[in-house]
Amino acid sequence: MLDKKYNFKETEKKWQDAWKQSKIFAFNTQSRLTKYLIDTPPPTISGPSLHTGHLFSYTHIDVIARHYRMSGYEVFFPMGFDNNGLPSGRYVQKKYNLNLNNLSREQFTDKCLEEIKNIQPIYKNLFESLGFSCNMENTYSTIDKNSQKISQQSFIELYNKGEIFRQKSATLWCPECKTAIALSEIETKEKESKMNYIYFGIAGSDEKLEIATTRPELLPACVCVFVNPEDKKHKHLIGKKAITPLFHKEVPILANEEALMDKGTGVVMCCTFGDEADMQWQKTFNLPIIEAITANGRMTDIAGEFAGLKIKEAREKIIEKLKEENILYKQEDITHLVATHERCKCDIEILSKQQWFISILKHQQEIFDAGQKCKWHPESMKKRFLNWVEGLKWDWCISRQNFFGVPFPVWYCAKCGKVHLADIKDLPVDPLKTTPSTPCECGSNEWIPEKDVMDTWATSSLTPLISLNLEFNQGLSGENLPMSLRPNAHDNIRVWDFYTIVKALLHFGKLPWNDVVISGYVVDEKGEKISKSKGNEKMSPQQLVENYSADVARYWASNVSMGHDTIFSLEQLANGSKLVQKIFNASKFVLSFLQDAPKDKPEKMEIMDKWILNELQIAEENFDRYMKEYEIGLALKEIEKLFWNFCDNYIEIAKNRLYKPEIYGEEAKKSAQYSASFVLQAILKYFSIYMPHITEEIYMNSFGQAKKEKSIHTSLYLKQNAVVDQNLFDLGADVVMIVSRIRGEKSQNNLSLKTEVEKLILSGFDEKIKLAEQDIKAVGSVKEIIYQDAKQKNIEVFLKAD
RNA sequence: GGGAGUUUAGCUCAGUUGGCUAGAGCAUCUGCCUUACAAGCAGAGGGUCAUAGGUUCGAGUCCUAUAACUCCCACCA
Repeated sequence: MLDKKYNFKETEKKWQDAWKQSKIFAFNTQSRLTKYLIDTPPPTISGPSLHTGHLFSYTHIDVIARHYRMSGYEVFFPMGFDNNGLPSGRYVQKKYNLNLNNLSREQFTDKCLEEIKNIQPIYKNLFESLGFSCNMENTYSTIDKNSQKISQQSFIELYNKGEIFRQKSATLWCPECKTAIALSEIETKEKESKMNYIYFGIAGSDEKLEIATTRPELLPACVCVFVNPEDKKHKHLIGKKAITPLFHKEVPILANEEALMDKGTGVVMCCTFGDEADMQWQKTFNLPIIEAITANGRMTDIAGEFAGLKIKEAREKIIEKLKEENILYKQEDITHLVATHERCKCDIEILSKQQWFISILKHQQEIFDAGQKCKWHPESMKKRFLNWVEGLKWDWCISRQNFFGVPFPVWYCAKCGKVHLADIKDLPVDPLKTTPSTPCECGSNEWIPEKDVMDTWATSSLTPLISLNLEFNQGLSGENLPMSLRPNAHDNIRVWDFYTIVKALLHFGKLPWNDVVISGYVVDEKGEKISKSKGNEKMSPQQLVENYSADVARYWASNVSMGHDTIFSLEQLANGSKLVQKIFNASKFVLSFLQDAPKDKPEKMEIMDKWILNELQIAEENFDRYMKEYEIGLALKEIEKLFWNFCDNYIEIAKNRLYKPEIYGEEAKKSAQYSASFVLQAILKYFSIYMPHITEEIYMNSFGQAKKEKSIHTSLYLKQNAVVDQNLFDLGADVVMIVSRIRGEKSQNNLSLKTEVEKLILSGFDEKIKLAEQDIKAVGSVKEIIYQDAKQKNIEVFLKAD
């Protein structure tokens, strides 16, 4: 029996413990069912707790997982933690205010691992308190031994395939984090700056050349000046030499079509450093490379008196000096977009450095095609991916000059410099701690270890294999690919989705998964993404669960249309609370009439009992259609609609027959019992993927108990496999309209709903409406119904005289 | 500048392949203790479907243009 009042705190905990104990969500590799494999995003460990966005997006995944489980699939729903690399490292460094110059890589790594150990359980607890049906007993982390092994093996295999190379080339560099970064880690930010107009001299002439620049500190690295060959004002200078101000260096004036006449002054200085276009020109025109900036973001010796200054200081000082010498003739305030590092918001520099790269430019077309083959939900997200692929300009730089991350399995021979890779059987290795077992071909046994670590994404791009390895123990192999589903938010399209597709293609020539579901963000009333740094999170996920229950939090999170942002709303949470209570009340009420309910469909069914089964069928078809498209919110709405129809119309009608078989007959009661039981059960099952606790509580105290089942969540949906009957639909709609009209008449006359109706005249209705006569009479307290022929439907209600 | 999305009731959003009078929830208003539920129930009001053209017997839905907002990319002279 169910309690009088629903106590979510006790009940949710009770079932979470029960699920954990009975391991009902464990994956069975031996199962004969079709597998549904989810590549769950491992949350990044970069803070002490999870935010509303996590609750939101992981709920979506759980709903999908539960849906497939109840649709008869063997669902693989793993959980992992992304904790290698810069995000975790930076968090630990900041939290303990660590100076990395005073720590060894090992010491820092240990500190990171220790912190991760503390945080992971916090994440796990939240996931458990939300009733997620992922396997929490067997999780991975992207820094654990297996992940490192798979990641290093991936490096070795791609290296052997010729897809990985090391070279000194233009590298996106963060001077704050002192590491190389990838294109995907860049965030463009609008910043205020000044456009400086300065004079260059011309060798052997008094003429002056006007040049505009936002980065005068790069002047010492200037190697040439470009003008457009069509530029009438400047073309006579081509071939002459310009003289840089302050540094008085002679540089050639070259013709370059890419120098646009209408931009700036029409004259560009080229510095082969610090700017992507400049580095391109360096290659095209074979210009000398002059390094102006160090890895720490300070000026090199080339800057003379400005050497050693930070970039911004140098800029200010140089501008001052240019002003003093009257070389700067104009200055404008501008705002422009600057490439910054998304982790620290520091301006990106472009330096020339030795780095490891994975070839992606030469595979651009294949990646594009793969993106096209993936099924993106919503479909418009495909364009975003393709758009990104089309815009690729760099190979994938995977080396990072950090401490914390997966090491490269690489040594260099101290004598001949040859690259030596670790044996696959020895993986994972840390080249700082071990050396190769055999000497180099040149005979030397002295090794220089690669000190860099791999980019986080070099490892997280392998989550399909890392997660599958938990159950299938398959290592780096293309078995079980493509997986069924990758769910993540839209910011990850060009990052995680992209890199995962790249790796699966390069290794196996396969897609990593068939479907990608893209979710939006949780935003505040102003439409801004909710995040801790913005301080617009009204309630933490923990508070949400404590104040509203997991089911209600999940209900709110499920109310989405795929790919769109959702506003965090206390109203929706209140709605959820009401719905949960309503489900409890309605179920309790209906169940109280079902002790002697017939198991099989009675021969003779009342018309409105057939009608509600028909309504269920309609809801099911809509539900299935939406779920196929991963529209969990719209699917939920269908079930909600059905549920309210069931409560407000069906139960109200049927309860008279359930209450009083002595008046309406035993057969009419059986008929109602059957429909009420069937529909309630079906509704509970559909609701259970969204609100697993309340539905489990009801189901296991009734239907599930009777059938000796373990849980509603391991049961299958209750399907009728019937055909929708349009006539039944119309007839039911007519009855609902008639009942509504009777209620309205009473309401408008400020009368109680139990007021008797003396006479009801129904004109123009189908003959069959008479089949519902006793139900209409009962629900509306109608004494007499008169039927009339008419062309138009009409309802006349005569209330008892007041 | 290139790509994408959004624009429907006061608010948040549905609206499949064009098809009766454009829907839901919340909010507002009115009423009702009715034998599950007053944290409930019944009912009502509220929309020039961003704008302007076009296709069509018929357009919220298709086409063209425009505007506003959001996101991604490019733009550091």
